[in-house]
Amino acid sequence: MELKLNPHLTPFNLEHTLQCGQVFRWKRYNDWNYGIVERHVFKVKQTKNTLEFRGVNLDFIMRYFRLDDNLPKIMAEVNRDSLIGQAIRTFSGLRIVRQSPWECLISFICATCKNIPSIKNVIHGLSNQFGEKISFDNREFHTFPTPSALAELSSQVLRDCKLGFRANFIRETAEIVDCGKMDFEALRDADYQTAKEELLQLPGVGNKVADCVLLFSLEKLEAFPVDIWMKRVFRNHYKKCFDMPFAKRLSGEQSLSSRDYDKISSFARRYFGKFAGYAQEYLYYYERAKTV
DNA sequence: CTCCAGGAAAGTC
DNA sequence: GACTTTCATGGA
Repeated sequence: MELKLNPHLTPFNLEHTLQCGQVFRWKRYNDWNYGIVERHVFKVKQTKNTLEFRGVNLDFIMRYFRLDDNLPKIMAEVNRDSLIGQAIRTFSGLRIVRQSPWECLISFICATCKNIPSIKNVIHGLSNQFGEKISFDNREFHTFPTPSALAELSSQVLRDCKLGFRANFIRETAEIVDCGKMDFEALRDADYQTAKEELLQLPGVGNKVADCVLLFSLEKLEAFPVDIWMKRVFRNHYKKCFDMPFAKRLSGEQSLSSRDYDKISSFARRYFGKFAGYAQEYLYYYERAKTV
C-alpha cells in the first residue's frame, strides 16, 4: 500500500519522526523501517512525497503517525521566535507519534538517567525476553511485555536486564497497571492536569516521565517535558524570559527541582500555546543534533 | 579512568 | 516547602 502526501497540506518526514528520540523500538533493514505496535508488525519507507507501507492498513498509518494533525497550522502556532523557527525549518515534517500508553510509560521510566542507545538496549532486552514472538517478512519481532508479564518478575531478574535502580519502579508500576488500577482510557479523556496527577502516583514517575507519557501516548499535546537537554535550551536561549535568580539557577549544574521544572514547563505552555509539546520535540531534537 | 545520560525518591534543614 | 544526596550502569 502507499499514500501520496501533499507536502503543503500534510508534510511528513519519516526519518525525523523515527530518529528524534520519541520511539525506541524501530529497526531498519535495507531501506525499510520495521515497527511493532501492540501486536501489529509493519514496515514503512518514504521516498519524497510517497509513504509506502506493509502489514497494516491506511487507517492505522494515519493514526499512528498522527497524519490527522494539521501540522502547518500547529507549526504556525508554535513558531514564536527565531530559534524554534530554525528548528521547524531544519526538521520540517517531524510528527509526534501515537504510542501505546503502557509501552510508553515503561520506556520512559527506563529512560531516567540513560542515554538513548542504552534505553534502546534495555527496551529491546525486555521485549526479546518477556514479549511474544511474532514473525514478519522472515524476521522475528517481539511484542512489548504485558503488565502481568513484568509484574511477576523478581527485582533481581529485572536488574539483570540492566535496569539498575529502576528495577523496583518497573515491577511496582507493572503490578499497579496489572491490577487495573490505572485506566489509560480515562486519562486520555481527562484534562492535562488531572491526567498528570494520576500518573504521578506511580513509582518511578515524576514530572518529566509523566509529561512524556501524556505527550506521546495520551493526546496531551500541551505537555512539555523538560530534561537535561531542554534545560540547556532554556539556559542558552530563554534566560531573559525569567527573573534574575532563576536565570542564575539555569546556569548552575544542579538537577532541576520540581519547582524549577514547573516554572519552565508552565512558561513553555503559555509561550508556545496548546501545541507546546510539538515545540518541545523540535527544540529537543535540534539541541541534540548540534552535539552529534 | 572519568564523565554523562530524555530523573525520581528519600533525606535534610 | 525548598534544596541536596542517593540510586546503578552502559557508553563515550
